[in-house]
Amino acid sequence: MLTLKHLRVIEALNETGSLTRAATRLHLTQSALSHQLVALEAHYGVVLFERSRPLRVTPAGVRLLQLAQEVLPKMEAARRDLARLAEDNQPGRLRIAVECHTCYDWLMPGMDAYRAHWPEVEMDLVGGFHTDPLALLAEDKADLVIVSETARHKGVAFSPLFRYEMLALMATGHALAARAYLSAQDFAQDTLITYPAPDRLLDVVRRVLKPAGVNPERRLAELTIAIVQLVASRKGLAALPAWAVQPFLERGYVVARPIGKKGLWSGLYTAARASDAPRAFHRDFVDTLREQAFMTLPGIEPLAGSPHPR
Amino acid sequence: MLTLKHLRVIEALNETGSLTRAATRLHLTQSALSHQLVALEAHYGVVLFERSRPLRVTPAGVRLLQLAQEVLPKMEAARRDLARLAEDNQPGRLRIAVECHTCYDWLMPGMDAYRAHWPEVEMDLVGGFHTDPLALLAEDKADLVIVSETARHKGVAFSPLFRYEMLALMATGHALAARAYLSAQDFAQDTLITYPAPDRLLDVVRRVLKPAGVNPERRLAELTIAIVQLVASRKGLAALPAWAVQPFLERGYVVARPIGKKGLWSGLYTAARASDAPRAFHRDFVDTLREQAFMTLPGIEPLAGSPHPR
DNA sequence: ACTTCTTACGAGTGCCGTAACCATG
DNA sequence: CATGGTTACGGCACTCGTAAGAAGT
Repeated sequence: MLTLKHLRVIEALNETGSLTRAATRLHLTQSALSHQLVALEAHYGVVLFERSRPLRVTPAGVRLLQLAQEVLPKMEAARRDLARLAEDNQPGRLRIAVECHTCYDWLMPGMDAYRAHWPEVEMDLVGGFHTDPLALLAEDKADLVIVSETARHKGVAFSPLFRYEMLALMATGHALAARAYLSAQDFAQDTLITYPAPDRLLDVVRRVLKPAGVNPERRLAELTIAIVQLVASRKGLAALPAWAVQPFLERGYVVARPIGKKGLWSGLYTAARASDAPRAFHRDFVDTLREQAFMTLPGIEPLAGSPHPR
Repeated sequence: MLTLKHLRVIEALNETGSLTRAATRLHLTQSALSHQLVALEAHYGVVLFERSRPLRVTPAGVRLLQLAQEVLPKMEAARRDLARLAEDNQPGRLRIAVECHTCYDWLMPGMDAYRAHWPEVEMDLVGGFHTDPLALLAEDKADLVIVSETARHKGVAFSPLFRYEMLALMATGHALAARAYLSAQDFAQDTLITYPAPDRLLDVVRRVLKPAGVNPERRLAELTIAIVQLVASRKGLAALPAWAVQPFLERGYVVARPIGKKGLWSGLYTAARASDAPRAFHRDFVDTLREQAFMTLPGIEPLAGSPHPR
């Protein structure tokens, strides 16, 4: 009784504040988490979380949380050291290419966390835009590419990172703000402000507007903040990841609405040469990115096929 | 993969130097340990122990050993803190009565280890000899008694500590040293040197000599070292726990032989009022004693009914 | 009233034990 | 040759998932 699994559960419960959210993050059902929590509490005769919304940790819960924070990192560190020993300390290299503008927001903290664990791995960012980023893998100009789709490609292995919602952004008091969600036609009368990227990388265009035959006036901006500024200045609409605009929404600069009844969700994946996949430092990079993303980005969800916690 | 169970296995393997001995200590079969070890090594692609006799840890094994020594004590500490929280920090008391002379040898280190974990528990030793030590429990003069048998007693709960072999001790070059083991008759011609305790507490007398109708001349000595000295001086034979005489055997002061073909094995148990058994600080005392005994006493074996590692 | 947690029940999996086989000293 | 480690196989226990019921906001 009292296993590492329990510590991971406690940690996830504390971070998410709900059995349901903790369960999706751990790739389990809320039922499984309920079982574990109830069993643990019964076994020691203590309450770990008050069942309010959000969950409140009790002193006993805090004690286990402290234990988790001491123990789990040590376990991970040992895992990495074993991997190093298994591969005879051969150093590794990671040349990373990024397709999407906003990705740098979470990529940088992820790389920082990774560097702390694998200082001997040489990391590099492959700059510039590329029409076919996957080709960089075959040409041996990159070892890992971050992409938004997983079209089968020979010799390329994809790993899911996370999925996120694209929100339609509009100025406060915009007429469309009355809607619960926006449909393709709602974009017709207004200017669409986007990054200067090809349409196939712009999810609103590719998956919503183009299928509906809607082709609004366009305007480009390089930076997220510039796009938000233009929207706030009533120059048009934009569609950006929920986690990228969260701070602006909180301060009331702009308003956001889902795109379509169920919202417009996109996924992010890493792609690597299949031959590189087995190396531990490589898998660990993806794991670190994923973990960091869930730590820092609000509202993101796990993607099917994510590996279970080790 | 890589669970606390694995860490306990690694620790036990390192301490015992063999799958078989580690298995008995963990209350598992050597098969189970083999499974775990093979699976762990396969999963990380490393060898943890060279399969020599005794087992030799590899660098990877050392790394996991280090992890175990960091993590397992933290887990235990958290368990204790949970127990304290569950019982609202009510302080406890342990008045301990000991039936056997030699027990102090391992009881003291055990109590020291326990005090480090439960400083708030007031420990006391109930001195003097008692015809019926179990009565001390009913009379509320002791909370825990260390005994060598588990005859059913109303309202008393027994917990197994360990079992050990009683060895016959004789001077170097003694005629009986030629035997592979001694039988009851072999004691007939020589003086038997014992502690000044009633016969029912002297296992050789109660279980070997008396059943065989052998009644040798007797001589008493208070201390283990005095008994050994008398034996070495050819004043007679003695029967003492293997772990108590180990150092004298190593230095060649005396010679030891098993008593009976299969050896004479005795067990030690704790007895407590059944109403006290559930308290965590109470159970933990017994666990600590057991653990310390296995750490320090050579040649002892687990007793049936010992609780599995938590 | 909706979400979130609990509980009952059934299925799958993974762990362990027995026993036979193999290695090591 | 004896002791100890590995492997094959089968059973059992445990954990998880589905689905229905209870509780909280």
